[in-house]
Amino acid sequence: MKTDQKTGKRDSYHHGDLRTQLIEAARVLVEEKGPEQFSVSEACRIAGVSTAAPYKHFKNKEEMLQEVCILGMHRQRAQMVEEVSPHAPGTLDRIVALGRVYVRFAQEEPGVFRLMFGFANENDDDEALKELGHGTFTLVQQEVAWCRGSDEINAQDIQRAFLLWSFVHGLSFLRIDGKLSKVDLSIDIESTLTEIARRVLTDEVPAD
Amino acid sequence: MKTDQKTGKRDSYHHGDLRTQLIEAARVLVEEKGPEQFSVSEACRIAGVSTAAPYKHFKNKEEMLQEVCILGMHRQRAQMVEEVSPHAPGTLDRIVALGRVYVRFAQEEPGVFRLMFGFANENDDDEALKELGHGTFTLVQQEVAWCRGSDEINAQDIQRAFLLWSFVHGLSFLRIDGKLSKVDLSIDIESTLTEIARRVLTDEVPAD
DNA sequence: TACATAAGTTAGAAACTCTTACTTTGACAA
DNA sequence: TTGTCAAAGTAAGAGTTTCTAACTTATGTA
Repeated sequence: MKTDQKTGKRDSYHHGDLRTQLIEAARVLVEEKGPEQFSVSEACRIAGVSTAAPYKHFKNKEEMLQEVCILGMHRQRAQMVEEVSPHAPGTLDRIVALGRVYVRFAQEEPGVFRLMFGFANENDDDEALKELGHGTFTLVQQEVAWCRGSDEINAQDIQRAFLLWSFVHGLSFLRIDGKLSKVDLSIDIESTLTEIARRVLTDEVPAD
Repeated sequence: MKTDQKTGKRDSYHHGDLRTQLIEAARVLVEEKGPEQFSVSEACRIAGVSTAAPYKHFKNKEEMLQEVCILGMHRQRAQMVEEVSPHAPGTLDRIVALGRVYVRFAQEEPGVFRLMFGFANENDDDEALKELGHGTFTLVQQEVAWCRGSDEINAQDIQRAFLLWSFVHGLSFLRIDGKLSKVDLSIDIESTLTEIARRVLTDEVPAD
């Protein structure tokens, strides 16, 4: 079952773990060359199988990338849950933590991040993907409600959560697109996130 | 020189206006099928030339798409200048107008909008593109400074302009990616933009 | 042990990008 | 008016790529 890392040659006809390894190869390639440049052929070369092999495991290229997406969203979600946990519920710190994870994930895995968006639209959105995305957004809404001192999410909470999402989403893209370097001065992400959370979630914003 | 729209046949060997028509065909295709699905071959079919013809005018596919980008940025810029003009300098209305153009452009030309970003990064950013993008951002910075009652752009203005940019950028993407439909309630763009401009540019934000 | 099936392979069709070598044509100088 | 050159087409094809079809090998279970 083992695959020789150097030659890609296997010691048995069957690979044993091809599906998983193809997804991992795809993830690495998407990160290295960007989602657009990714090719199934190259993933096959890495995994050491013929170019027809993936089609026993995935309907097509899109479905392969979709799996990369889904794993990415799970990682993002896990990081959010992890990073929020040290902070007391109902504090702005938790909101800031969520934003920090979002921006950091985009920074650390720009290829997968790009794939996660700008991909959903192309495909008629797989149900699993939709569910995942919605779940994460609900998480944010809940935090906003807690900040307001309530367990119930109301319309205004959703609006505000959406404002926060828009902001970190844009910030993430502008960063990985290198637009931040155009802004001559360095922007401190942490204080920017805090500033935004304050301005969006507080009704009275104190003068700077 | 004329090209028969139906058959794509020309009445002369030379096309006469191929470069321009290829760019226009590319724009349409990018809009119809998305930037990823665009193919030079298809643009050739529309223009009624052989698949080798474009290479007399463009280095490669990328360069062709880059022209689509540049024209898009010019359109966006023109709309901004247009939409800002009726409002008195130094008013929030002008900031809101800029945001409205940004979001509307993304809505009306999602293909080109997507191309404009997520493309710049791939290519080592053509100088013309860089210059264009920077120019538009400077426009926003100037408006922010005026809101503050000064002609000079200071560090804080740049920061705030960047916050505004991040926001409308994220909002635009989330909209065209259909994430807004996840938010069960409808978000009114105009009032959202006003709300954001107020929260980002005002030092005292009145209670809702 | 037999054998159905899962999971590989080879071969190849269809599409795409881009190059090379050739052809047509318009423009301009003599 | 005519000769020539460069610009802008074409045809042909090399090299990739995605995906399918038909075939082969291994595995797990009756």
